[in-house]
Amino acid sequence: MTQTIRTRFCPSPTGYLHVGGIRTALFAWLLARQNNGQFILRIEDTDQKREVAGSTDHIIKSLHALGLDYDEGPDIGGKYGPYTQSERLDIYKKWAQKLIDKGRAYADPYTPEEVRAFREEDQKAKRPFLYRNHIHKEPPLWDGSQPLRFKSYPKIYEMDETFEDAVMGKLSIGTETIDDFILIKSDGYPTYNFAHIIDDAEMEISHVIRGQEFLASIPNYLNLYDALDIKRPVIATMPHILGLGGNKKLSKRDGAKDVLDYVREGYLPEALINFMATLGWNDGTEKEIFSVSELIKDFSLNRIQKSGAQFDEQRLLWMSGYHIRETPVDKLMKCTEGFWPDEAQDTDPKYKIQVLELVKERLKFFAELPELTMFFFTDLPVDLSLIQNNKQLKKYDIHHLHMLLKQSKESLEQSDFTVADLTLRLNQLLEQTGEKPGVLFSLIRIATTQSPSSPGLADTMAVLGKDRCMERIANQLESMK
RNA sequence: GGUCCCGUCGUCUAACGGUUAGGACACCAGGUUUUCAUCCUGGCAACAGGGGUUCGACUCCCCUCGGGAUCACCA
Repeated sequence: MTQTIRTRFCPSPTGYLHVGGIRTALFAWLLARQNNGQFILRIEDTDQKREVAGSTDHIIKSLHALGLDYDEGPDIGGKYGPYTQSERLDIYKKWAQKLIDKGRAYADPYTPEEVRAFREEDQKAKRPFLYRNHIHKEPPLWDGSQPLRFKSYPKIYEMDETFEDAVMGKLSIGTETIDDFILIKSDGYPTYNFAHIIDDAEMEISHVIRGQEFLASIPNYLNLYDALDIKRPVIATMPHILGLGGNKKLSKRDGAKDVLDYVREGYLPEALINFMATLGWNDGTEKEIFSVSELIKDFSLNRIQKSGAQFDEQRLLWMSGYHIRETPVDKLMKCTEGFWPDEAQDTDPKYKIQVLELVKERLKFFAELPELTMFFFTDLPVDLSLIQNNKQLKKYDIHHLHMLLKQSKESLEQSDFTVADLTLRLNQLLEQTGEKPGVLFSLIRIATTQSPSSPGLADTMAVLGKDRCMERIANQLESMK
């Protein structure tokens, strides 16, 4: 019988989630869903100073927006709860006591200033800071007011020098990184280093998927697993997503955007997920476009890239547009709710569908909807600069253009405004006037839309309708006199 | 400085030790007899460097160089 796959995502409530963070969540989620396992959300709020109010809600919202549903979590509970670390303090104390009883934990009597002095001393000597080199000769009994430190056995790993990481492969371990790190801080809260190990064990997590920043700490964790007699989970270390330029990891500090912002700007969750998944992962073929269900089917930890991948907004834009184009209009309609221009508020949904049909192939994300569709819903004022800035029209005399448009108007007035008839008439006008399409059609386009570009002219006019078009052409003629 | 990880077009990447090193994004050119977009065609562009091992190396080993992570009472 194989073990149930249980993965987790453990953000600390210090703000929003950016693409890098949520990609880690995505991979953990994929692994769980692929194996009919569970995906757990745990909030790691052991540093009260850094806590940002509202973060947990924000994080939950972000996961929800992308469809990364979890089976257990702070808001929905579960049999291994609570799922917020600050509510699990007694559990950590219990485990800490085990360590003390075994002689594997001791009180640190130094003040923070004294520890800092040790550190500076080591730095000056160009050697890594290791607390275990500064151990107090007679550590006092731990009364909860001092930090509790782990008594590490660094030598153990000299015998067993490699460790397998599901992504990074075999890692070698230097004893120099194993230290007597702090288990419980003087404020009574555990450190991440301690709490996550306890929680993962108690919650029966099978796979720990996390970012590269923890790579160097793994030896410490191995040491602690051993001391606690905990069977270690599969560890998978993800490379970082790099910011533009590729020389630093994506971070809020450097302007990494909140994933929820992408959702608010109208990127499809499916596109966002496709983008994040293929940033550092591939299925071994040349396939680039994946649906969520395909991802669940094909995902594997061992095909995650070991090197960091640069965040490429261009690629996201392309992928977003691609997914929009692939989505049927009726489904797309639901997604566009809230993105239409205000002027479209009271418009018949049927009309909106027609508009959407016309603009969907040029849409990258839904926030572009207003600027692309405004003229379908309201009469924009005549803007003569559109003619002056048009590279075909600017060469022409305004009277000539006036005459052209007038002639067009006379023909279009006879039209029933079906696409077929409009196309026919437009082509006839081309012959009659002897003008190039770039000239004549640009002129009519500007008159009927007051925009430099639009979907196909006949299509656009058909959707706009005869009354609207004729009125707009009349207005244009008026202001060109 | 110690420890550790990584290194294929500008970017994301593919390639049982045997390929003209492939695809995608971006960019450029042309086409789809109107614009923008889509779509199609074509183009530009990479194995960090040096040594080995091998009949043969992007692929295995070593060194160098380059990039990154980490060395907190943060996670």
